Amino acid sequence: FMTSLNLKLCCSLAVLGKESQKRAGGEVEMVRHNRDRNKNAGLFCNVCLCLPLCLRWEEEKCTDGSKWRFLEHKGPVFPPPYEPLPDRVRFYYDGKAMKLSPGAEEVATFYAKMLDHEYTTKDIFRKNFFKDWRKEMTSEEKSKITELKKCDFTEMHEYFKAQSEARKQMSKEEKQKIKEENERILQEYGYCVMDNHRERIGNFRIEPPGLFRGRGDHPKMGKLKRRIRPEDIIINCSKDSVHPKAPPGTRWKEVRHDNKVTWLVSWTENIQGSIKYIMLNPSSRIKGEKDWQKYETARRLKKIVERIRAQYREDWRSKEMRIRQRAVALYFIDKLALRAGNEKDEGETADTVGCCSLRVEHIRLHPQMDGQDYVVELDFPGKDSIRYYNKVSVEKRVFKNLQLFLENKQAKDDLFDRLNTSILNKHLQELMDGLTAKVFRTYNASITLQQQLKELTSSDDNIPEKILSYNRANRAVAVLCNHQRAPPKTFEKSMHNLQTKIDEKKKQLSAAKKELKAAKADAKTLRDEKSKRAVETKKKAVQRISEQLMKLEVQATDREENKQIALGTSKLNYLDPRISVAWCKKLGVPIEKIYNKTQREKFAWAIDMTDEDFEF
DNA sequence: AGAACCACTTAGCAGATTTCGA
DNA sequence: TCGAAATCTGCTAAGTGGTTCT
Repeated sequence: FMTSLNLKLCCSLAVLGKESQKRAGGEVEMVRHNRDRNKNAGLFCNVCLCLPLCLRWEEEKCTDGSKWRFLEHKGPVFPPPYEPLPDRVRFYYDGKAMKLSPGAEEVATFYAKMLDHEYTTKDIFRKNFFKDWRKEMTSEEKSKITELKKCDFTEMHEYFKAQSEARKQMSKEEKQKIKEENERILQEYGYCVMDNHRERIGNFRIEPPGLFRGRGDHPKMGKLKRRIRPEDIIINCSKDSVHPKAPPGTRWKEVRHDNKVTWLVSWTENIQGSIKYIMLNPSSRIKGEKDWQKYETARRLKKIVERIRAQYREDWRSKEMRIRQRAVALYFIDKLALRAGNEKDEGETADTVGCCSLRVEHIRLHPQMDGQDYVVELDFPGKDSIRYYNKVSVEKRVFKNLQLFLENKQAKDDLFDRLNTSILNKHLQELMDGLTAKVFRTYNASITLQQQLKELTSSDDNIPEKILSYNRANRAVAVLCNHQRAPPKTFEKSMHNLQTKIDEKKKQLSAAKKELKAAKADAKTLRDEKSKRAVETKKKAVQRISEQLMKLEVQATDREENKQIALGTSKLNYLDPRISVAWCKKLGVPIEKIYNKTQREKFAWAIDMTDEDFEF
């Protein structure tokens, strides 16, 4: 099928000029447009759904580790420069108005904007902010402003509130104009050419300066996240592309041509000293292929998971402590879908843990509890400081091992003192090529969805019922992976509103039923065409209303069950989209009911290649 | 072996946009 | 047609895991 028949230029490359086309591929390639032909051979171009030319280079790509041959882009978009406050908006220190230097003023505005937030009341936040703010002050300012609690930012705060209010009140035309300008920027900076495709970039805007807010109890909250200058930026593109220009009067830190990586732009951030990247959108070929590969690895695990389970159960009896610990940790990762738990720099980040970094204080053992034997109670802050809390009954051997691991240890000691993620992953690598701890999460999430869908849906259900079942299956996975969210602020109210609607609908229904009864009685006595038709109309009305009622009730159940559970993360990152696509096809549910536009773009590969009998 | 570095995926939230229902 | 609610999108922090340096 690789025969390149005439037809059309691959996707929007056609809109580029002749020069760019030449740079992009040397010759203009023609490809055949046919979506149905190959099921598993490769990904489709996400823009036009022609076959991707990159397929042709697959072998080459695999061997030398290069990720692309040609890459051209316009570089990042910088946030607008700081606009000093009008003179009427004043800052007060110790009750006296004080004009700040632009540098100090800018940092002050970051704080002023956050005044409504709870974290400006936190000691660490205030301390970090004040320390970094002072660094931006002139020496006079520094000598005057010595205490944060004497600073009065309220005028500034009011000013920004008024500004955002004004923005909301803008006329339709003004809003339209802004929208158009954004669209122009998107078209210019939001796309790149990678090999023969015009691809959407994920985050092409440089992060604006501000005050850092980590999640949970972060020791660095409130620190100044500094403004990124062109001199901080490394550009990555191909040698034969037109390099992006640095803004007038500036230069890039570096322009490099590294096709072993996928990023276009990088810079070093000043809070943790880590590197930030501009990369492609999930709809891009390079992300899609990686995603596909991830699920293929999880499917390979499926084939051998029973063997691995047998082995780690065996290892619970090992005479070596390190092997027992490894086996118990792996059991947790497999059974509870815990994350690996890399070590973190103490004092640099919030105190959170995963499996390998669990400490004594995070676990409690109950030989008996709630009528169950060998109950393990886990309670720890996980990623993003989201609490993981679970009570689970385990095998006796696991329990005994845990007791052993806990012996002679203090609360702050590591539960698995002979284990870390690197040791664990080395072991996993020996069991299967590409196997790491996180593959278990992907595998268990996807297999759970597939099982739950099978269990919960029946082809006799109507579409809303099927969707409820899908959401429930999705929810089972989200619960497994501990994907939580704060209950929406309007939750109680909107639940109440929905209940009111349901009650009204019920009344409507009984009224309609009454009318139907009356109509039937009429028809029986009158026996004419007109009254017969009336019966039919009333029947339809009853049917319609009861359908509406059911839909509302389904909605209420769904929403109640979803109060504190976030479905998005698992849908986007853990569930093989082919399971959902196959389910939709099999049960006649339009894919749009399951995936919105962005999600359909991300999963274009799966939507195209999957038929209804796909099995994970 | 362990630390440091790097690249990439996964995560929840806030604000923007769209949809819904009176 | 309007305001509220629902949904989506962008943002960027926080993980995982590989490689390189010491």
